[in-house]
Amino acid sequence: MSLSMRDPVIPGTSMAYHPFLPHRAPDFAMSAVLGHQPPFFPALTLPPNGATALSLPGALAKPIMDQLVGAAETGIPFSPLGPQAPLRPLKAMEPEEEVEDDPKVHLEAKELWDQFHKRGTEMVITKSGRRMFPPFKVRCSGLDKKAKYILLMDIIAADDCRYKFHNSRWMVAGKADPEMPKRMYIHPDSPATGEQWMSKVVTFHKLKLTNNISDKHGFNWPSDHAAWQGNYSFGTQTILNSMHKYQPRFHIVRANDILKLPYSTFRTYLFPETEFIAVTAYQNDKITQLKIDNNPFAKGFRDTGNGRREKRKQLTLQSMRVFDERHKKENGTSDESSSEHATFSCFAQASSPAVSTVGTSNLKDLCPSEAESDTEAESKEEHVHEACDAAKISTTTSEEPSRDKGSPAVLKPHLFGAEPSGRARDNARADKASPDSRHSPATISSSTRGPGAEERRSPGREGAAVAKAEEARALPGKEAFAPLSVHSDAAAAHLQGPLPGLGFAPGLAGQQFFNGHPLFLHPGQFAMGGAFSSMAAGMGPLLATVSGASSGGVSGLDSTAMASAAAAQGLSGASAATIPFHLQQHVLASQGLAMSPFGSLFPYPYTYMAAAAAASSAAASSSMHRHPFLSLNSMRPRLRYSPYSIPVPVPDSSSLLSTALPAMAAGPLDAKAALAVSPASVAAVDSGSELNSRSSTLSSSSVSLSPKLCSEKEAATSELQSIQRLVSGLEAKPERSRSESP
DNA sequence: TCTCTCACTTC
DNA sequence: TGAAGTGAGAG
Repeated sequence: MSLSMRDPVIPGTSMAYHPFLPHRAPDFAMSAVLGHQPPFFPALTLPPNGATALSLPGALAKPIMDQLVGAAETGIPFSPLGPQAPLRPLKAMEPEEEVEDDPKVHLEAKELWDQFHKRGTEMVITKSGRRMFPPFKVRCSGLDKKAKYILLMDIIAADDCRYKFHNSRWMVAGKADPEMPKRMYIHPDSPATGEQWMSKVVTFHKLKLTNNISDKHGFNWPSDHAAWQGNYSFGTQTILNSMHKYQPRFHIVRANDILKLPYSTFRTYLFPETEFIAVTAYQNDKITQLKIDNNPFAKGFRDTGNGRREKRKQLTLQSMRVFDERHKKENGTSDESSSEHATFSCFAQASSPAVSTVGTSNLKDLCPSEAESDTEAESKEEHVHEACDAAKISTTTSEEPSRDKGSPAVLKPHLFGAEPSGRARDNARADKASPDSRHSPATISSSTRGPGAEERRSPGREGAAVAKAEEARALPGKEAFAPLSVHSDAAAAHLQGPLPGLGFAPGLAGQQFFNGHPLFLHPGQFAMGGAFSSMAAGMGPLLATVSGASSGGVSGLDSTAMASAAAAQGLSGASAATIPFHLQQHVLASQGLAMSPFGSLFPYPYTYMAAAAAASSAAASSSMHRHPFLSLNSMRPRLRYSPYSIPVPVPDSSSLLSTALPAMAAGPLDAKAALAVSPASVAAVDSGSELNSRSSTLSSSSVSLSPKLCSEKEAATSELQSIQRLVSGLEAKPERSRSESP
């Protein structure tokens, strides 16, 4: 049996393109146009789809596996009733009542994620696979109760850099290593009705992270859809590169069976606070401590309790005392001894039940002056967080709370480590990490957040912004990882206003936003116009047939959308640009996309595509092609795309964005107008009307990255610096330069 | 940096 | 009771 066998259900789809944009958009665009396999996708060395396929660890629900394997083995499309279930084409083709949905997604345990995020989250990856902690959980709403949905998750590279943890902070250490084979994790309960999904918290805790490229937990899709087969496999473990930054993504696909995935519209959600750096061993002690404090399985390492950690700590303390005494006797009371003593004091303090302890590692710290000062400064900032930590952690964040608090990005501009390091407690924990990892090279100071965002920023972060700017200079080309995002949350409306491109630091987000984010519709995808239409037409019935009880909307809707998109996108960028806006809106409407202003659903199928296209072109010359829309708000789908689209010449993203930016600052509507006006942005506009809200965010972030926007960047930087100065006044000590940003 | 084993935990 | 998930630490 082989899962890779050709899918009998779907006719040759030479024109099909991978729904997930390759990181190197330009290449992809080319290959798409030429009908070649995207070169940037590393040749997947998927494990033989044999026995292993059936022995999947429980993460992938058996029902799903049965369907996939069954389809591959028998050549008979599976339906909810199983491979052998009789097909019901007639019913499937019957028009069904279609209920518009407006999915909203809330990240659960947001507070916990925020805590990790501000320290520069690290996720351990092992050969056998390690779960994520915090676990990725979301709560969905706005789904059509009766329609079936497939929920998926994948993890993509956040940027094009390799990192190293140096001087207690994450710094760019070079260009990223080749990407690992992409894997998509299908939620075990898929497909399920909207009602079912909305009735519970959707958790992806079974997804594991590994650095084992020969991992056997991946399988080809039971479809030879050119875009998926060989480019993306599905499985329970995602292969990542150590010391690289990643961004988990959540996808909602309205479809009633897995085989339809490649042909369905994905609504993608990004939560900037879930970004992390993959490591084989923890680098930042604060992260380690945070994990220990919150992960039940790590209880044994907590300060309290009778775990090994406690014993070790006691042992260490004992030895320290002995050593200290002996040292005093031997050397008398010298500066050395004092310092030693000081060190010990720190250690002792850390050991206090009330404080977290670091154990022997504390010795490393020895309370270096730098660390100390840093700590103090940090403590001020973090104090607040700390105070609330206990309460925050653990809980799953309710929707409202989450929004109100704003995404971490909103509150804290810096993604990684921006936070000043620790309070007394952290200090103790900080252990070797004196200054802490607060500054991540990637971190940007930019704040893309809405108007209120700036106000909410924490003081400490401001300093980080400056530092970042400095780092940015040091590390040209590297973008910061700013979590800028506006939390979209469902708050669609919540977007607080136009995304201010304001605080964007230089390297900010822009690039991240676009760069070939896999989910962005690649321009190349638009290129399928005619092909797509015919294909869609031909496949419609087929697909319908495949799924016995079709929820209806999906295929038709997508097809329409795709066809429209194809038409709208035209065969060339020019043609796309000429598409009347109202027509575009119609297209969007046909997809059920809301066209509301900021905060509302993005029109992204097209908008994003256009943007992506632009980005992709830009990416060609940019080092950041990989970056997904990090700066976007996560609550709303970042992207909605259909696998088929017509390639559009890619306008220069920077110009597009830059043009749009000013408008965005003015307001959603203006932003839209601006986009429309911009030649480069025409495509975007046409694509969607919804561009406004989320996209705007993107745009702004993208802008910052653009070389053309240097002046703007500088202005933004200055602004940030000013703010920082003001804020820094509150800090005990001057901030050190932080991570580099682009 | 990475891999492996260990003692500890949860479920 | 045992499988599986933890970080520590040695190599």
